[in-house]
Amino acid sequence: MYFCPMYSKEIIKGTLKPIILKLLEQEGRMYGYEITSKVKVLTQGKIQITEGALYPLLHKLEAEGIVITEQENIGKRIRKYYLLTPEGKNLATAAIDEFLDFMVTIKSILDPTANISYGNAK
Amino acid sequence: MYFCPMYSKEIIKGTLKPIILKLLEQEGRMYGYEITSKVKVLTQGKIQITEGALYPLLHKLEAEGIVITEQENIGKRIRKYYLLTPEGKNLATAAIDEFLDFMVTIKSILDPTANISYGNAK
DNA sequence: TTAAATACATAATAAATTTATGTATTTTTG
DNA sequence: CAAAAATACATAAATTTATTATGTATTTAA
Repeated sequence: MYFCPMYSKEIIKGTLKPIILKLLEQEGRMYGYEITSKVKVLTQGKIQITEGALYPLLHKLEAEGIVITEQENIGKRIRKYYLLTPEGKNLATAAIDEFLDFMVTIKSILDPTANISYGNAK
Repeated sequence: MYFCPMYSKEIIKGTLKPIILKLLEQEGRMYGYEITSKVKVLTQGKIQITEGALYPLLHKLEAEGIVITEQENIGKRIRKYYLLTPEGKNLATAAIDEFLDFMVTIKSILDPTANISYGNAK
C-alpha cells in the first residue's frame, strides 16, 4: 500500500519527461524533431527543447521499455517514431497526474491568491 | 528592450529557489530549518527540502548579494536568519512571476482542458 | 548556390539535487 | 531519567539532468 510520502524527485526536477509522455499519449507517435518543434509552437518559442536533452532521454525511455520505436525512411533520411508501450501509457498517466498535482502545490505557495476561500469552507 | 526569447534554464529546473525567495519575501526573514519545516507543513509533507540542497543554495544566494544574514543565539545554539536585500526583492518578484508564467505554459501542454476558450475570445 | 530547416546522434561540461555523514543542543516520551 | 526525536547548522561524494558544443547528412527555401 502506497501512502503519499512525497513527490518523486524526478518530477520536481525536469519537466521534459512529462512533456514528452503527454505528447506521445496525445499524438500516438512522434519523432524527435517533431517533439521539439511541436513544443516550440505550443509554447510560442518559450520552451525550446535541446537535442542534447531530448535524444538521450528518448533512448533512456526506450531502454526502460516505456517507448518503442518505428523507423521510416523519408527520402534518404531516417525518421524514428516513438510510441508508448502499454506500460509506458500507465506511466505517462501517472507522471502527468503527479506533475499537475505538484503544480497545484507549488502554486499554493507561490501564488496564495489562487487558494483564497470564502466563508468557513476548507 | 526585452523580447521573450525563452525561459531561463534555472527556472525550468529547480523549484527550490523560487520557493525560498517567495517565503523570504512573505515572511521578512527566516532561518534554514524554518524554511524546511514551513514548506513541509504548507505542502502536507509532499515537498521536503533536504539540507544538502537548502544550505548550499542559501550560501550561494548570500554570496550573490540576494540575501543577507542575521545571527541569533538561541540558548547555546546559533540560528541564522536570512533576509532579502533590496536587489534580492527585485529578483524574487521577477523569479516568482517567471515561474508562475512557466506553469501556465506547462499546464497548457499537460492539461489542455485548462485552456478551453468559448467563442472567439483570446 | 548558399543558408536554413530537417533529422539524427554523442561527448564534455555545468548545474542542481540526493544521499550520506558530521556535530551539537534541546525537547519529548516511555 | 535515559533514549529518541526534533532542532539547527554544515559539507562532501555521487547522481541526475540539462546545456553547450560538435558531428553527419539530406532537403527545402531564399
